[in-house]
Amino acid sequence: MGLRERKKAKTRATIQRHALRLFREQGYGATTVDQIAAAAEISPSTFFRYFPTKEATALYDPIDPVFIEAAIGQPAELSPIGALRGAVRVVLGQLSEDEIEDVRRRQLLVFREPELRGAIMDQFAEGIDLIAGVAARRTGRAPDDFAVRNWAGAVVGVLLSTFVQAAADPDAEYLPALDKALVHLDAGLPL
Amino acid sequence: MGLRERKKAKTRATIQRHALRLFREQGYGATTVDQIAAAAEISPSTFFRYFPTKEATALYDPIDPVFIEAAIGQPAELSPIGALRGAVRVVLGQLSEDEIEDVRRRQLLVFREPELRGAIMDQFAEGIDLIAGVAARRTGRAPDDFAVRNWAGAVVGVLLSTFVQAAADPDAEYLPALDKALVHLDAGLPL
DNA sequence: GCAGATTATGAGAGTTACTATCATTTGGTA
DNA sequence: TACCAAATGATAGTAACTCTCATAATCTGC
Repeated sequence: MGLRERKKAKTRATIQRHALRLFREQGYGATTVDQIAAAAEISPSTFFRYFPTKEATALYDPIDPVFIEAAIGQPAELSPIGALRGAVRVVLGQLSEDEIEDVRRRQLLVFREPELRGAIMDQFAEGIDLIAGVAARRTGRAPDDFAVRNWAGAVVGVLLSTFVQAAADPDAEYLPALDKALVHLDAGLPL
Repeated sequence: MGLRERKKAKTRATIQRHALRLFREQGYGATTVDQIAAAAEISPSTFFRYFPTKEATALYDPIDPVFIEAAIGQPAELSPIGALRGAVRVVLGQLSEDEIEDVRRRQLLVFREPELRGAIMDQFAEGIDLIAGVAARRTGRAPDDFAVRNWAGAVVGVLLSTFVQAAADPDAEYLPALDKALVHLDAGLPL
């Protein structure tokens, strides 16, 4: 990796770090792009070269692809949901406590700020594709198979429900809740 | 209803009609609030008195509460999902063909325009609450019961999946797909 | 190590969604 | 008719973007 790329990665990380700090300190809405740019010591123009929108600083998360990899790599005898649960455990195991706390903080921020909540929609829609892909691969079905896609929709739905719930409760531990939600779904969602 | 209220309802409808027409004719992004206001013969200030955001003109939909009513009123022997399916049939039965077509058009518009897609997130989050409320009432459980909320999340998830799918395919008939998705969910989502 | 081609940056101007304020008009009411 | 409350429009302002162009930093072939 040349100097150029390293510098870009560093600038990107710096912008995001300052953005998240400012969001935490004074709220998302009260933080302007100009403030973020000033804190990161770049011009506002440059900000938009690194992030397409202000929202993106809170949403950008390189974990997703890692998670999908982990899910695909889970033992074949697990059910699709078993694989997802296993993948969560694997990914969390690779992160330090601080990193987990950062993810948690960002997660809650996103679900609490109405302006940000909207922006995750695309991530959820994309999530359906990714999770359907995993299930398709593990069960030997087509990724656009109706049952697979519908199932993936339900998976994303229970995630959504869990996150919304967790965002409302400040002390909520959403990781155990997430696991519980997946187990319930795996059992066919008995009411 | 006095003249004042009737006039307001008419203005609201006029704004929305012109907005949706312009979105269809020239795209959502290319349509400005000023253009909508001009078409509806009101000032831009007035536009924002009727709709909090430009997005809201595409999202505002008085059907939801009607649907919830219908779901609560379904025969007690139906499963919660059976009740939802019944409610869909009842609500559609009350609309004219033109109205159904309007709903369909708006639904597709919202899921196709990235800027609008984000805005439905809140509606889905709210949808979880509403559907959980219906299920809770019909099964005699608490509305914040874990299983109920998780199940409601899954319901919303399969709706989301169905709509996303339908938006990608221009000829898709999403109503039968929706029913099929609910039946699959009712069966415990076998893969 | 240097010249020339790429690429990153910053500055400036412009658009648009939205907010706040205030004067004016319009509809409801006694 | 006279008064009050609510609806409207005009104006000014903020902030998130977008576009363009000049300058500065890196990279590449010699």
